[in-house]
Amino acid sequence: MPAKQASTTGKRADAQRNIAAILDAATECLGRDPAASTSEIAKAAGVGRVTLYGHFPSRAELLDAVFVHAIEDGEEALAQVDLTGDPRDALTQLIESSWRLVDRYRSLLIAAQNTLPPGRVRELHADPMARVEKLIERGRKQGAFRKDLPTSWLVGVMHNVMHGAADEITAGRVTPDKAAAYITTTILAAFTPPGDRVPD
Amino acid sequence: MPAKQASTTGKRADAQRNIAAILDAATECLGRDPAASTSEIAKAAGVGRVTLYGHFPSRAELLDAVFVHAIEDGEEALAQVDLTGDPRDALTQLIESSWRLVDRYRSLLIAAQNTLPPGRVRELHADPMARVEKLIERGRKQGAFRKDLPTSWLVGVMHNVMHGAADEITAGRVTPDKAAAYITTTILAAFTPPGDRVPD
DNA sequence: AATAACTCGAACAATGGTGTTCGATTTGAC
DNA sequence: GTCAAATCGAACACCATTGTTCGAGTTATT
Repeated sequence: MPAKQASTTGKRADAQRNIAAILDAATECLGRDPAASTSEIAKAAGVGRVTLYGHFPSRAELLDAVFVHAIEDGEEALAQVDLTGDPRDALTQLIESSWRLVDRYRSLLIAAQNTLPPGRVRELHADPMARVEKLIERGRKQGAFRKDLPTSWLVGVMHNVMHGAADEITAGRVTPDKAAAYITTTILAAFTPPGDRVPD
Repeated sequence: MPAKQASTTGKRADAQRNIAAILDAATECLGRDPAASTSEIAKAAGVGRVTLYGHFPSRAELLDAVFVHAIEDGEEALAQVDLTGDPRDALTQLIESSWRLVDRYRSLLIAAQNTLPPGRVRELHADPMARVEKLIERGRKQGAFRKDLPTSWLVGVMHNVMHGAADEITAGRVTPDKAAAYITTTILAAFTPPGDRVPD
């Protein structure tokens, strides 16, 4: 497993500072514009473009590092969610936390998909995805979620509805405060086993 | 309303033939690669790049014309669908037809979103969207679909689930023959009013 | 205070696309 | 058969971006 990140170990203090500044600036810039250039990012970091390339061999690898960072941040938040209770309640909680992350890192994801080698994004999503999968599997065994569709499909539906919500907000058709409720209501209904009553 | 298309009226026969060939080739190329270049398209059309620019002032306007074409083709197909019966049955039919179109024109849509001015894609989707909206509204009045979420949200969910399905196919996690059924099942459940039983 | 690490801007090459201009040639229309 | 319309490839200017090289200057570390 290659260490893609610019490892800060052994680097001088100012170098470490700059690497952090570049990562922060990149997160910010790419969060605004998925096509942000290295010049733009370097400027936002208060650093010369040469310095940026001194720490990250290419734009793609910088983006990879930023993405890894974002995933780690996300994992931290998601790890807080208690998934042990009623599957529907747990899913509600998980959606609420996930939604915040999707909303924050949406543009970054687009950048990653446009730049990183195919499969890399999914590879980095493995952990959060496994979390969702596990919950869905448990919900199915307990009869809370439907079993007539593949788990992977249900995971995908949740993913797509959340990202779709982000689009709706961008287009101004949904206000951010209502989004989470819409998503939850929609997903809970979609996951309900055939023959059961739709909740709420 | 500006006539964006290269109007064929008054043009010579060979010019009309070439315009058609360019549109066809563009549909094909952009359907394979949303970033297809004008050189690529011209070559595929069996035409010089200069000729292409002779008929379409810019890549963007060519793309617009192609997109308009695709929408017209889609409208033709969707107009065949009988939407008068039971709303759930009608929605199932509508999804099946829409899905075929989404599957066919997916890559083209991406190209359009990357190139056309913001809002233009939605503008061109107005007609097919109105069709879906109208059906949903009727379904709500008859108690077949839920009323606790905005119609525009439900339209968006349908849209996102279909495009998500296309991604799943691209990723090889879903086979094309099963996609329509998955989508229908998911959407019908998501649209079911709270308290009602999920169908099938 | 010595040294190696780091940073800087400016300049460069390479790439890959868009859109235009040229003059010569072919082809359709009437 | 005439003439305008349409075509062709080659060449051009243009622009933005990536990634590199240079040499001179600055800064952390010891």
